[in-house]
Amino acid sequence: MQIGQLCRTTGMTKDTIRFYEKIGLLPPVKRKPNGYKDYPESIIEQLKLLKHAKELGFTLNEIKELAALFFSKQLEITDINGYLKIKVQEIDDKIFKLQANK
Amino acid sequence: MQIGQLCRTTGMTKDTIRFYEKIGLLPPVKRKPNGYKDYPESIIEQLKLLKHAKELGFTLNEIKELAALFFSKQLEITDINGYLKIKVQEIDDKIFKLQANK
DNA sequence: ATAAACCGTGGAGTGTACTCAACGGTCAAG
DNA sequence: CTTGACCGTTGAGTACACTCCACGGTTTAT
Repeated sequence: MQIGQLCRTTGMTKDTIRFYEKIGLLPPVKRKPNGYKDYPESIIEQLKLLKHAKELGFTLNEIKELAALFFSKQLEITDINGYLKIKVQEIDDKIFKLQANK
Repeated sequence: MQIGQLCRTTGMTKDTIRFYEKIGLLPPVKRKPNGYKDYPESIIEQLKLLKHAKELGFTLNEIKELAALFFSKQLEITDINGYLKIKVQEIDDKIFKLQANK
C-alpha cells in the first residue's frame, strides 16, 4: 500500500505520516523495487489507534512509550492498564474541576 | 502586590505571567511610582481560573475568547454555558473513545 | 512521448506556550 | 554605601507537532 492510499483511508496527510516515521513512532517500512514505501495493512489500525490516543490527550512521546510497553513482553497488560488508568484519572480530575467551575 | 508574591501564591513563574500580559490575556496593570507593577488581589483568582481552564484543555486563545464573552454584557451567561457545554461534550467524547479502546 | 499524478528526501517555516539570558534600575539590611 | 534581592524590558531560544516547499525520480493514461 502506497502512502497516498494510506492518507485516504486514515485521513492523515503524508507529511504527518512521514513525520511520525521520522520520530520513530511508526516501524520502518519495506520498499518496493522502485524505492516507494509499501505500507502493510496493519498500519491502518496503528494509525487509527494513534489518532485516538492523541485525541485523548496523549503526547506523541507518551504514545511512543505506550507502544514500547505494548511490544515489550516484559510488561504485562496489567501494567498498560495501570498506565491508562492514570490517564483516565487525569481526565476525570479535569471533569471534576470543570464541574466545580460551572 | 508585586510579581514575586504573585508567583509564590499562584505557583506560576514571572515569565509566564508576563507572557500572559503580553498576549493580552491579563488586563493592563497599574504601576507603583517606581515603575514596578502593582497587581490587584483579584488577579490571583483570575490566574487560578486560567490555570484550571488550561488544565481542562482550553488553549490560551480560547480562554481569551471566553474572557471576552464574560466581560461583554451583550452575551448572557447562557451563551457561555453553551460554549462550556461544547467543551464538556468534547471531553465526554474523549472518555467515550477511551472506554471503547480499553 | 509527454502530461498528470504519484513518490522520495531534505530543509525551512509555522503556531502554541512558554523559558532564558542580558542588561540595567530599585529597594532594604547591615 | 555596598550587597543582595527584587523589578523591568527586549530579544533570543526551546519543545512540540506538524506543514510546506523545492527538487527530482516513477508510473499511468492518452
